[in-house]
Amino acid sequence: MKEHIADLIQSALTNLISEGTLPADTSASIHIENTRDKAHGDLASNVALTLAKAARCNPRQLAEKICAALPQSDQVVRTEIAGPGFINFFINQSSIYSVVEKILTEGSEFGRAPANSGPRVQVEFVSANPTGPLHVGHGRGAAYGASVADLLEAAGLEVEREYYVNDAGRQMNILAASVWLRYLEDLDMDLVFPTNAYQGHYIRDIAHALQQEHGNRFLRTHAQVFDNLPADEPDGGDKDVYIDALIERAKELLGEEGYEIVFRAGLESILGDIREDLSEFGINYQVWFSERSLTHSGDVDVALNILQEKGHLYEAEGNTWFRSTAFGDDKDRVVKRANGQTTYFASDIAYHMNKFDRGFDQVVNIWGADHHGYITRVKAAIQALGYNPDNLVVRLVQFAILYRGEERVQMSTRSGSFVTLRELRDEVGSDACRFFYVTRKAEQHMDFDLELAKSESKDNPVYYIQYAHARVCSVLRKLEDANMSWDQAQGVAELSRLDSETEKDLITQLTKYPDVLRNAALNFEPHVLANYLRDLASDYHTWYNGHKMIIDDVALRNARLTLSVAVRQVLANGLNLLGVSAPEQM
RNA sequence: GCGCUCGUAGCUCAAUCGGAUAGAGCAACGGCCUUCUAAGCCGUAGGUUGCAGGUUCGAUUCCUGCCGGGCGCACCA
Repeated sequence: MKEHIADLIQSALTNLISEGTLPADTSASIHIENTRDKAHGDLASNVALTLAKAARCNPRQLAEKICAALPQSDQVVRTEIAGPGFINFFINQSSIYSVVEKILTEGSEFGRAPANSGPRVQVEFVSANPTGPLHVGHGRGAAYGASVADLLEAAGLEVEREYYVNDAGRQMNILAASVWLRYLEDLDMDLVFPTNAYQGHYIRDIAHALQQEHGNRFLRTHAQVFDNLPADEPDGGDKDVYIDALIERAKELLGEEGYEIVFRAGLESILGDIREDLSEFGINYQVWFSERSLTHSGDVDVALNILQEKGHLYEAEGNTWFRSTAFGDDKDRVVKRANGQTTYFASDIAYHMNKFDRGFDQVVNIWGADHHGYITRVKAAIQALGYNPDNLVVRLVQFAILYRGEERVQMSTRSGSFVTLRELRDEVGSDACRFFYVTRKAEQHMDFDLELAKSESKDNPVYYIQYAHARVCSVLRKLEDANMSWDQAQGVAELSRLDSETEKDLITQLTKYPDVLRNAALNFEPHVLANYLRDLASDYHTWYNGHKMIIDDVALRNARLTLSVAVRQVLANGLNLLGVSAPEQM
């Protein structure tokens, strides 16, 4: 409908240009919006306001000229000029009914653009370090990223979901050392566990499994392991120096192959757990991309060489620096340390080069808000490598604060007493998690109320929406119990009997779904869809509460049920995109 | 100190690339329950959009300054 109106305006503008009212070079992006107030018609456009200057006349006069030049349309009952120069369009009400049949015909495809009709886009999200289980902070990025990816796909883009596995670097070595020490404990060695090692209980489980599989192959004596190490923090030393020394000791004693086995035991166990966790959360990736593979494939060297050739690198104090200040960064960044080791940032540069080389038209990174400082430097690197930094979109996700009713749930990663995503899902269920996480704008801080998420009342938006869906299913069951039937064809034919304000509102709401979907996708804002679904459910409940479905008037019954089933379809489509189930009964 | 980000009803949040009278839910207040799910339904009230300027036909939205919260300022990942 919006497109139809836009076409009408466009042809009016063309007429005005040819008769000289508007300058020949007039080009307007015609913007049509839904009116907030019904007194303003159904749709409105502000073209006259935006073109007033170019036309050198006041907006209201221009609006009148545009209206006069509008072609006839049986969809538009009348137009009105209002306020400073808005053109309001009153839509032929009988035309809104057609959406119901469209929904029923297209089913789960309703609202979606043709598959893979748009650009190729990659969405990378979560990408948490595989050093422990996902916690509730990752959960929000997971729910948000998954919905964004699904929305983009629904908007016709070809989407690839990717998880970047940070399997290189110091943290992973600390993990390996932690596993090894717990393994030694498992074999009855009495030792003091390092302050800086991973304290979580899951490390013991990994160590135990390692022991089950490899016996005492990695057992060394206490003296071999601990003699001549620097002091740990409690003994007046530095915990970082201590753990690094311990890592070196592990590599020495276990040899490259042995160390690799211990390392992989930790990595694979935790990554497997993350994978399973996300899968249970309804999230599946096409690609799990290993950071180590960037080093092994030589991509890191390639990327640095390109920067070198283009003159963006320099040496200072033994380090190799990337001159990111040339691209707006606050300071230059080290890419290779004096000891020859490349930095995490170097991997990131190579990773983004690799992404663009895979031919994506757009690359979307979903990061925790604490990473916002990296945007500038990564974009700088992309530009320096010769790619367009605008093709990288970074969306930041704020952390969620958990509440149990009024009380804030304390979380601390340090003490290991953080709430995991799995614990959250176990408590409130995946549906509520997925929905709650995306009801708020991603960059907005959010309070996540566990009690509300669990409650089975209309106060809980997930329950409320799912209930609307289940309600339609329930009515159809009751219908059968009453030995009545529902005839869709007749229902469609009799829709015009649903002509009350609530009914028209409800149907109008349905017509908006494809637009909502598109906007939510292109702006990376699933909360728009979440809010829409709540409004649609609310409109449906309001209508339902005032009208009986199971009645003797066959034609009216069919019409009401047909509208109900259409609502159910749209609810199901929307919930599906948010990763929330649409149950047939509650 | 510098940078990014957020600030909207008592609370949690919306507001369609700058649009018309800033909207929902909860809480509050008033009225409803013999009904296909009353753990619900209907209604009322609630605002100087943090503050002060600026840009223009028009600002919650864009710009500047200030106030307040969060985050970031590594040869960590």
